[in-house]
Amino acid sequence: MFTIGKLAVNASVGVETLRFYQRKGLLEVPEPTGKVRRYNDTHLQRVLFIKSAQAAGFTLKEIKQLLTMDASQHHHQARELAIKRLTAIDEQITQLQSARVALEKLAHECEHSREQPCPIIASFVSPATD
Amino acid sequence: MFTIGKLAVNASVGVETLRFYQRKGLLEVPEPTGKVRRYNDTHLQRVLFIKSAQAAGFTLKEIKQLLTMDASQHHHQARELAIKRLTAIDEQITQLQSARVALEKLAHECEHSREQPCPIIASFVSPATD
DNA sequence: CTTGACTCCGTACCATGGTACGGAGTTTAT
DNA sequence: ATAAACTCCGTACCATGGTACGGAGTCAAG
Repeated sequence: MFTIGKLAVNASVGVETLRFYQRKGLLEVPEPTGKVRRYNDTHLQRVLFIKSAQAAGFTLKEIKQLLTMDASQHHHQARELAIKRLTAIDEQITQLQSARVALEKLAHECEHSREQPCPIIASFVSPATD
Repeated sequence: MFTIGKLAVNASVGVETLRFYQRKGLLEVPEPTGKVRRYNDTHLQRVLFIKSAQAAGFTLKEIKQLLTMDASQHHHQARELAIKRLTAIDEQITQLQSARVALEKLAHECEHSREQPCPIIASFVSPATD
């Protein structure tokens, strides 16, 4: 049984973040034991779920959907979300990789072009003046 | 010479986006020719610059810095920004790739686990129950 | 039994990158 | 010369994911 502060520490998030999740309906607001609300391991797992889903790039909105799904009933919806995310991740990786290649080239050129105009600044206008 | 609407079409952005860039000091507000402001190729190049720098993941704030740099004078600063971005891109790619692998595995498992609890929903709690 | 730390709750604020609105003036095509 | 389309400008609003503040109440340790 944690107070919200302990839960925050255990989940490595801020107290305000937890309250924000509660406002967003992502985290249950437990009935108070006495006057202060107490959180248990289920709450902790929930927050950890949110964090790992976020790490996979899901938005809080999507995470909320995942959370409202029953694991034994909604394979299909969950898989659709996962595949949608997978596709988006692939696009993002591709796009980052090409930006990476371009930037690396520019940084390198910049290093070896002392006294001439900086290729980084010059480049973006017409990308990759190869 | 374009009006703002033509500039927007040519740069494939919205008029409101251009005005937003103007408010942010990323795009010059030209003196009006008559009563309407006219834009030229320099403005178009500027917007295209912004777009390609954005594609490389620079924030508008960083782009503003790049824009205030003189190409023949600020190699070093530009390179620092580029390298900083490069590092961030690398981290991001790594992180996306591991999320990708995990998600793909889950999606696959989900597909082949009919009638059992959905692994996607189950997984995030303790990542990769391998 | 008090003091300091913590909780509760509402509300406000932050950055980021736009998007929308509305009224007045201007331009352009017919 | 008139209507449609566009411009100008200010201001407000949007989503996303939080962060901060402040007053009142509560809890735990010394």
